[in-house]
Amino acid sequence: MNESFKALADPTRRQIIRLLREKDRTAGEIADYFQMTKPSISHHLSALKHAGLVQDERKGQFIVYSLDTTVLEEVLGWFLELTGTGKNSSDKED
Amino acid sequence: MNESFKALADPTRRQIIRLLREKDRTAGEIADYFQMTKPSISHHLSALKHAGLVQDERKGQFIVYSLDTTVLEEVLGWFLELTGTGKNSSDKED
DNA sequence: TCGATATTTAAATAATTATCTAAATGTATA
DNA sequence: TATACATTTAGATAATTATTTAAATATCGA
Repeated sequence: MNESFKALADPTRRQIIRLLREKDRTAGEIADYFQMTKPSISHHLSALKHAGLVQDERKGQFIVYSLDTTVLEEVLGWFLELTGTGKNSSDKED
Repeated sequence: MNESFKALADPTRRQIIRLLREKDRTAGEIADYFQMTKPSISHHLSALKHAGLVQDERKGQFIVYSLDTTVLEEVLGWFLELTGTGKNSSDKED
C-alpha cells in the first residue's frame, strides 16, 4: 500500500487518475492534458501502474490505460478505518 | 490538499497518525515508537502539522499532539468521489 | 537562578524523485 | 521493407525530501 500512497502524492498522477475515471485513454491522449514531455508522463504512468492503480493494454500502435479501482478501494478503506466511518476498525498493517 | 497527500506518502507519518488515532501523545512518546532520532520525528510531526493533519499544544514541558480529522475527511472525500461510493461526484479542484 | 528534561531549529549530507533530451522498441502502412 | 507514428527506456541533471549531529529554546523544580 505504500507504493499507492506514494503514487498518489503527486498532483499530475492524481489528475491522470481523474482523467481515467472518465474513460480509458491512450498514453498520448493523457500526455496532451499536461505541459510535460511524453517521457515524463510515461514515467508517471509507470509509477501508477507499479502501484496497481492503473492497467495498460497495447492496442496496435497505442497503449490504452485504464483505472484499476481495487487498490484505490483499499486505500479508501484505510481512511474509513481511520475516520471511524468504516464498519470494522481492527488493526491492520501499514 | 496536495500537502496532505504528500504528508500521507510516508509510512512513518501514517504510523504517527494511527498512534494519534488511539489517543493524544507527546512528541517524546511518539518518538519512542520509532528507531529514528527525535529531531527526525519532530520533522515528520512538523510536516503533518503543516498539512493540517495534526495539532499541537504545549503542556508545560511537553508538547501534546492530537489528530485533526477535518483534513483527513477531505481526503477521504476525494476517494469516495473517485470510487463512486460518494453521494455527489461534481468536479472539484485537485 | 541553575541544572535537568522536552522539544525544536540549523546545517550538512545522503537518498529519492522529477524532469529533460536522445535513443530504442514496437506497430502500422505505403 | 522503408518510413512514420506511439510509446518507453536510458542517461543525465536538478530539485526535493529524509536523516543525522549539534546547538538553541522553553519549562520545570530544587
